[in-house]
Formats: sequence, C-alpha cells, structure tokens
Amino acid sequence: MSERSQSPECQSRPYDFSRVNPCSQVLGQDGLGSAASFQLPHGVLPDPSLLYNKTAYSGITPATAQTFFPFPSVASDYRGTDLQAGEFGQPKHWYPFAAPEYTGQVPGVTAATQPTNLSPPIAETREQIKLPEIKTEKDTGDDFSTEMKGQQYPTPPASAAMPHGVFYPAAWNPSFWPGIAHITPPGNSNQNPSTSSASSPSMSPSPPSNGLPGNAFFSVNTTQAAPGPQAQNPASSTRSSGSSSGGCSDSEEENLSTEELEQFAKELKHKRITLGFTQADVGLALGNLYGKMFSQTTICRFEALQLSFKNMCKLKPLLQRWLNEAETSENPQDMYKIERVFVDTRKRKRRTSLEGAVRSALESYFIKCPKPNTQEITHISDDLGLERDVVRVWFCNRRQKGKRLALPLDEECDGQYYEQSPSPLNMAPSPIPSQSYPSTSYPGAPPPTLYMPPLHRPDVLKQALHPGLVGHLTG
DNA sequence: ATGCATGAGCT
DNA sequence: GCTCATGCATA
Repeated sequence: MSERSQSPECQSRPYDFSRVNPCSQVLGQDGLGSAASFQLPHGVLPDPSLLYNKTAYSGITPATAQTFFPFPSVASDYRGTDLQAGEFGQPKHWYPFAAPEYTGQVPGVTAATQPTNLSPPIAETREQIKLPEIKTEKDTGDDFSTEMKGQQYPTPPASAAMPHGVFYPAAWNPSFWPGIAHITPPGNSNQNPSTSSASSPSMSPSPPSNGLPGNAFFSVNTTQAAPGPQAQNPASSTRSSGSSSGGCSDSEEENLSTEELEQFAKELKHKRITLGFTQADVGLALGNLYGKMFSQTTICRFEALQLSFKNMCKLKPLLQRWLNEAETSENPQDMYKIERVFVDTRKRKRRTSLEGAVRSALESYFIKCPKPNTQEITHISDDLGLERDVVRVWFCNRRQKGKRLALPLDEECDGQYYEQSPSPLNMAPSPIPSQSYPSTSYPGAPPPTLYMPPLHRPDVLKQALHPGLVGHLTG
C-alpha cells in the first residue's frame, strides 16, 4: 500500500492527459507526422531530470524509498576484465516444463547432450550455458511465434581454460575503482552475520541436487522462504503491501544506508571479479545457494546501483552471503554449477528494435509527455508506425529508466518526476527551475540551485537519454 | 551494459 | 493500464 500508493497519491495527477492535456495538443499536431519533425533543437533539455522536477538528493529513508539508484554505473569501466563468461539462460525454475528439444547454438559446440543434467566440468561450468527457451519469431512483423532456442553449451575456448579462483589477473585493474583500491579481506565484508555460517550446505560440491527451487533459502532473514515456483521473492511481491513497513523490511539490512549499499556494490563487484566470477555466475549461484536465481542483468544492475533502493536492500543480504561463501569456499565453482534445466515454453514477443530516428521521436514525445494516455499512445504508434503496445511499453520502460538514471535517492513520489507539465507544442526547453544540470547539457537552463549529487553528471545524464537523442542534442 | 518485454499486484 | 521487479536478447 505504501509504494503503490506513491504514484497515484503523490503525483496527484500532475497532468491528467485525459482531460486537458498539453500532450494532446502536441500529439494532435501535424508536424509530428514524421520522425524528422522530432528532432530536438539544440538546447532542448537533454537532461531528463529536468523534467522531473526532482528535488535534491537528500538522502533517503531506506525504509520507504522506492526510488532508484541513479549512481553512475560503477561498472562500465572495466570491461575487458570481466568478460562475461556468457549469459546463462535463466533456468527459470518456476517453469518446470520439460524441454521439448533444443538446438545447440554455441559456435563450435554442438549441443549433443541432453539438456538435463547439465553439469559440465568445472572448467566449463562458467561457460555459456543456454537453456532452451522460447524465442520469438525472427522476422514476421509483429507477430511472434515460438521457436526453441538452442541450448548453448559451454564453449570451450579461452575461458574454459581458466581455473576458478584465478582470473583475469592481467585484466583486473583496481584503479578503476579509486575508492576501493583493494579488496577487503574476506570476511571483512561489512556486516552480515548469518553469512559466516559459511561453507554452508550450499557450498557442498553438489549444489542442491536438482537444484530445485524448493531449496528455499531466499528469505533473507525472514520467513519468506521458499521461492516456490515463480515465487517472486517476497520482498518484491509484497512490495505493494509489505513495503509499507519500510523499503527493505524483509531484509536484515534494514538499516542500510545508501552509502552502505553503494559500498557493498563496489565490494561485491570487486571481489566477484577477483574471485573470477561473472555476474551470471553470481546470479546462478544465488539460485543454487538460496533457491532464488537471478540473471546477469540483475546482478549487473545491482552492482551498478541501478535498482530501486528497496530492491537493493532486498538483494544485498543474498549477495552478501554469496560473497562470504565465495570467499571462504574451497570450491567456489560449485556455487554456480547448473544442474537443473527447465524450459520456459512461454512465447516471448520478438524484441523490437527501434531505429534511431524512431527512438528520437519517442524521446521527443516523452519529453513532451512522459505519460501519454491511451489515445496519445495510439496516436504516437500510428505516427511512428509502431505497435501500440510497443509504444506503451517503451514509455513504461522510459519512465523506469528515467527514475533509475536521473532520480535522486530520496524521492518517493515518483509521480513528481513527471510532474512537469509537458511543454507546449513548440517544445520549449523544459524549464525546470528547481533542477538543472551543467550548462553543457542544458544551456538555457538556469544555474543549478540545488545540490547535485555526484551522479548527476553529464555522462550519467547521457545514460538517461537515448544515445541518438543525446547525440542529436549535443551535436 | 542496456533496450525491450513479461508478469504480479494494484488502482 | 500503471509501477516495479526481473529477464531475454542484443548492441
């Protein structure tokens, strides 16, 4: 009830497009006929935050904040060091369907074996393992059909040769993280009590046998244990209601501060890399260890502080435990062994790849109207020749992204971020007096009057905007 | 690392 | 239909 309410209540309908909606005007314009017309004039607010009229980063109340971490990705700098050993298809334990078939898709490796019992030699466990999954049609317009995607088995190459625990020695460069030049000694991880129980069961050579999710452990500290099928972890599932008690009520890290999270994220990344784990490994390990698996994406976002505060709080304990386990384990590789194979037979819509011009157009629309109503979405979709749903989803994601990248931690009323009433047709640079970025990004903006968190830098800003748009705006 | 998509829970 | 958490697919 807490967070859920945030939008409706907090935003108090900043702009109700269904009524008098500036967007409507904009959308109704003829000029919008082509993507070209969306070209934003230079100087037009490249900074999304400007649109949100967000207030200064003033810390947050861990207990309530449902905001996103806008920190600049702590990652992104060390690419070569952590070449993802590969992405693992998410076994999605909550989709215990049998694998009908699969096709090996790994170059050089023919998936000749049974999908099940996939337990590659240690040397290969880190390899890319794709579980069969549904892939959408590749080419048929919007429709999508299923298509079993091949299960990718370990690609022997280089990485295969890498022994666990000893990785990328050459690649690793601590300098990337000025703040954490060295790894803190194991066990030193800041808090975390329960962790030490270390070498826990999960570390045993054979991970939860079938690795069935039933291995619930996920309850960070609580009761929410078992993530049964698709058991969205409690925290998330309860977010709407439970969260009321506080952002990370389900976590033992309830008192986490943003600094702690930030610090932990760095620590995690640093150690993970040092230990030779990829983000995907970690995600899998969590599944094996605690029954709740996460994707490389999620781990990546965690490290980059791109999750909501609440989400960070929720995951932190798990990752903390994993970290401790990994550091103390003698056979860390066991932590991510995959032995379960489930197939998700759901159909997944083919991913739409929007062209630069279209994205720019959408971005432009977004600036003018972050929350288009049904009609407007329809208009936009017609205008750009996109599926309505694609447009709708794009806006949803764009808003989410906006929060992630341009939102300070404090805000809870996300509605406010979009409170800014869309600018009139002429797209006058959104003048959000209360917040601004360096003139470089927004020449016409008034000088910054509010505290600008470190993360509010041009480079971060760019992340919040579509590359195409940024490029367009900046030059 | 990130864009687009999915699904739960909610209004 | 929105937010939020999360993940597949891909740049």
